[in-house]
Amino acid sequence: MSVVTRFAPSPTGFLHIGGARTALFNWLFAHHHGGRFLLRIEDTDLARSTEEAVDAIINGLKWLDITWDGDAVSQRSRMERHAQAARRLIDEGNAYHCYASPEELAEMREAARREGRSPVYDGRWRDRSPSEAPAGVRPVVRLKAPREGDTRIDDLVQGEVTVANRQLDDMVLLRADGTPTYMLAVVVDDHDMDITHVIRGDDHLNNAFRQLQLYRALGWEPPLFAHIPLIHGADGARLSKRHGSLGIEAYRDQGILPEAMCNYLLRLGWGHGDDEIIDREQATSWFDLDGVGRAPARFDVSKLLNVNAHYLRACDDKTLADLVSDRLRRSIPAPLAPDADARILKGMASLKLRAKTVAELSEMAHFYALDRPLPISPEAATLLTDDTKGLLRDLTQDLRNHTQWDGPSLESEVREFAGTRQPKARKLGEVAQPLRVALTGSKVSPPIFEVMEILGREETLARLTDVFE
RNA sequence: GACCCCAUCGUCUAGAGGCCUAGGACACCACCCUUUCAAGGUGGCGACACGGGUUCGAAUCCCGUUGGGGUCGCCA
Repeated sequence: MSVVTRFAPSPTGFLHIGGARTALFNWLFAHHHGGRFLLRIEDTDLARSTEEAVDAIINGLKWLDITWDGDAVSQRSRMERHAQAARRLIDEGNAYHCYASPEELAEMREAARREGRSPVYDGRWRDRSPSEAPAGVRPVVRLKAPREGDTRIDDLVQGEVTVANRQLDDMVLLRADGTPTYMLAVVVDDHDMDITHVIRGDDHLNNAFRQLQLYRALGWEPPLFAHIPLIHGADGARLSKRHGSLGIEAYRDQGILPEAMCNYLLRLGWGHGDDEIIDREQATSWFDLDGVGRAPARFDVSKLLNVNAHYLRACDDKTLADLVSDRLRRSIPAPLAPDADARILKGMASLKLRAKTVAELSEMAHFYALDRPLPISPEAATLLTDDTKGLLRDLTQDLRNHTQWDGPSLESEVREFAGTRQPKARKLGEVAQPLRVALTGSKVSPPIFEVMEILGREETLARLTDVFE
C-alpha cells in the first residue's frame, strides 16, 4: 500500500508557522515513502472561511515549495457525500436524532463539572423513539458511540494512548441545519481520499478517539495517526499573534529564504543526530516519524536568522541581487543609479556574508544603488573632520594618477599613501575609515577597496570630491 | 474541574541501562584574524525538574510529586 498524506487547513486565517511545519512533515513523509501528498481545504464553516485565507495558504505553501499532488479538494463541495454517510449510519442503527436543546446541553455540562465528571452529553435521545420528538425542533444527528470499554490509538509519535469510552460522548455528525460537522467530514474525506497517514498537530489527539469510533461505525479501515506537538512561543505559551507569530508571508517579507524556513521548521521538533543544515533532498531521505519529539518546541527567531544567514551565503549571487534590486526599487523613491543593478550583483558575494536576511542585505546594498550626492549618516559624518577631509583631498589627488582600478592595487596604493606620502605616517585605518564614509555614507561596509573597484574610478573620485568640496 | 500528552544547557536537540566527569547547534562572553562590519578559527559559560524505587550500574525502566501543554461546541 502506498503512502498518502494530506494537509487539511481551515481557511480562517493565514498559513502560520505551525501549519507550515505540519504541511512540511506531511510532504516529507509522503515523499520519503514514495507516496502522495494531498491538500484539502476544510471550508465547511461557511461563516469563517474566506477566499483570501485560501489564497494565503496556497501562496504560502507554494513559496515554501510544498507542492501537492492533484487539485486541492474543497471540503464544502463534498457536503452531500458527508450527509449520505450520516444517513447510512442512521439506517444501520449507529446514529440517531437528538432533540436536546442548547440549554439542556449547557445544564448537562454544568452538572457534570459540578460532580467532577467529564462534561459530556448523556445520550438521552439514544434510545428514544422518534415519536417522542418535540414538535418544531430540528434534530442533530449523533453517533451512537460505544459506552463500555476503551478506545485505543497507536499513535506513531505519541505511542499507545487509551481513553475510557465513558469520557467520550455521542458526537454530533450533522447539525440541525443538516450540514456535516468537522468530525464527520474529516473521516469521510480521509477515507475517500485513501489517506493512509494522518499527521497533524496534537491539539487533534483527543479528536482521534472519536474519529476512530466513527471509522468503526462506518466499517472503514482507519488511517495511522501521528500527532506532532504544537509549536510554542519563546515564553512557552501557545504561539499567538502576540508573539509575532505572523503568517508565513510575513517572514518572506522580512527576507527569510523559503529553504531556510523549511530547514528551521524541520529541526523544530525533529532531529537527525547532530545535523543542522539539511536541504530538501537530504530531508526527504532522512525524514521519518520516529525522529519527531514529543515535547512542544519553542519558536526561536535567532536560530531562524542563523539558518537563514547560512542559506543566504549558499544562495547564488544573481538570485539575491534580483531580490535586493526589487526591494530597493520599492523602498527608494528616487530612481536608482544607472549602474545600480550591476554594482549590486558584483558586490553580492561579499555583501551576503554580512547579512542575516534579504532585508538586511538590501539595507547594506543601499549605497551601491543610490545616485550622488550620497547621503551620509549622522554617526558616519562625525568622522569627517577638517583633518580627514584634507586627507581625502590629498588621497583623491593621488588617485587621479592611479589608472589600474582593482581592489588589490588600490589597497597597496592607499597603504603607500597613508604610510609614506603624508607629513606624518598614518595608520591604514585612519585613511580607510573616512574613505569608507565618503564612498558608502556609513561606518560599516564591505571591504573598502572592493567597494572602490565595484563603484569604478569615476564614481569613486566623484563621491570623494563631493565630501570635501 | 475532568480526561489526555509532555519534561536533558536560556532555546533547538543528541542520548533507546554501562561508550556520559552528558555531545552538537543557536544565543551569550573572551581571544585570534582584521581598514569597519561580518565571516572564519580557538576557548569559555551552561542542562538530565524533584522524590522514591528496579538494577552490580539509570539521563535512559517503574511509581509518585511538581511544572508545562492540549482537549472538553450543532468551530475546525
